[in-house]
Amino acid sequence: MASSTVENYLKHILLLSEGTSDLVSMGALATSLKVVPGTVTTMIKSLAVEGLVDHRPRHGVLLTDRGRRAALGVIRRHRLVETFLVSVLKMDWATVHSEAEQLEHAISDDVLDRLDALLGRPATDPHGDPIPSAQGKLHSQVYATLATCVLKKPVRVVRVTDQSAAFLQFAEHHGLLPGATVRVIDRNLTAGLVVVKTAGRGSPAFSVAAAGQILIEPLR
Amino acid sequence: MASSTVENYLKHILLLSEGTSDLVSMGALATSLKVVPGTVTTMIKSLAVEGLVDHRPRHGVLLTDRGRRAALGVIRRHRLVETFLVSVLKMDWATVHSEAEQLEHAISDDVLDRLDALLGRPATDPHGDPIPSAQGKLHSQVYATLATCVLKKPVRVVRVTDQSAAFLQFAEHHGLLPGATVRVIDRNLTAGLVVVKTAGRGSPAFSVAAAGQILIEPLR
DNA sequence: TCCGCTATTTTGATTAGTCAAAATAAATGT
DNA sequence: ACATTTATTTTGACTAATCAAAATAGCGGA
Repeated sequence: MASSTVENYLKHILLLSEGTSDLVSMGALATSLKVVPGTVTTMIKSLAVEGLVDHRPRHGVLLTDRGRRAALGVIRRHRLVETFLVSVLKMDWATVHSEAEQLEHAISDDVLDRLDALLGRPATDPHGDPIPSAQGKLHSQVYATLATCVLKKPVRVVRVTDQSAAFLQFAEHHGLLPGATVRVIDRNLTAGLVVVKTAGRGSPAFSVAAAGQILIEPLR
Repeated sequence: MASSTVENYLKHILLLSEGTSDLVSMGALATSLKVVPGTVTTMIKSLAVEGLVDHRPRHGVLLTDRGRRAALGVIRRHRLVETFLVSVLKMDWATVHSEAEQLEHAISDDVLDRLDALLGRPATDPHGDPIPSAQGKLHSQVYATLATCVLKKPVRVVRVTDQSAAFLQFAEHHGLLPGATVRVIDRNLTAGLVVVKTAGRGSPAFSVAAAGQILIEPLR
């Protein structure tokens, strides 16, 4: 019964706390939800009363078990919807994120499960982001990135974590889709530049920050 | 940019004004939206300021052209979603109405058009309700019903206008789906009863009111 | 330790949507 | 034509979500 506003707060808290074990700050949450910090404080206090988050005043927030379960549900809906839009409706992977943003709040468990079955119960969405199970299990592995992997050796792209349409279009244009095999041919930390060799289409160069958004695994 | 609340008001006004040429009363709208009449008056006044409806105080309301276009868009989304849920996800036609009620407010034009193409640009939804075109054209014909058609002669079911899950389940159980061929074998206006012969499964009896919900066309 | 910067919280106000209950207008019947 | 019933509108109040701006707390540096 959580409103879509509440669902969004929970989702963003979970996504921001991914990786790090620290609390999520009000400021970070405000930026990512595009509201002012005061609004976040007010809302978080009420989520704490609902038992969805644990609020440590002046320090940050973290999800309770209930809050985490709810957040994983939203993320599951989001990622399955994205997968549907790309696999069935043949939409561009760069645009499905914002579409899914709306649909994730409107889809029932029944519809979701049928969608999941139709798609063959996929483990990841088109960007390589893992899809939480219906039971709320999420196996997110820690991967190397194009900013950290060994030079010259071929690696496989497994996930692109930047969701912005511009970045995804750029990545797609250079064949940097999950599953693609690529090699980092040069990396200059001083200049902050990474040059990659992809199948065909030239040798795109990235900033180190951008390269860090492309997760890879060594080729067997 | 209309909120889902506004979309619902417009949709209900259009559905209530279907057939009749009179204004839609505040009371009827309040009942069908499940809010109190005072709320409807307040809301209608603000929709009138927005130019979506024409409010005749103390008499009723009707859609402006803009309001009608918006309402048809909502109905198009609703009916295409229902069709998708039944045709692709194999959901029960009795349950899709309430699912579509949520999704109709969350689906973009792009997604909708792809869904429409996937379904082969259907003219009606699973209940036989006509789907407005993307340009806002709706060809709703006037049909006879099981309460008014000739006795004994075979007729084809084209549309079931009652959306309640209970009624739809009953209709389905007796094979009264759009496309089915049936005959009215007895109609007693005094008792208010209609008895129908369907393919196979017995001879269900309806109230005249219920029979009026099943639209038919004579068999060529 | 104290000063100042920065993040957070508070306060007061606003908008959308709703209800309960009182006031008012229209329609109906005799 | 007038009183009564019924529908509509108004009024006042409430909740969820937000913002702007003021108040406050925590932290790092001298």
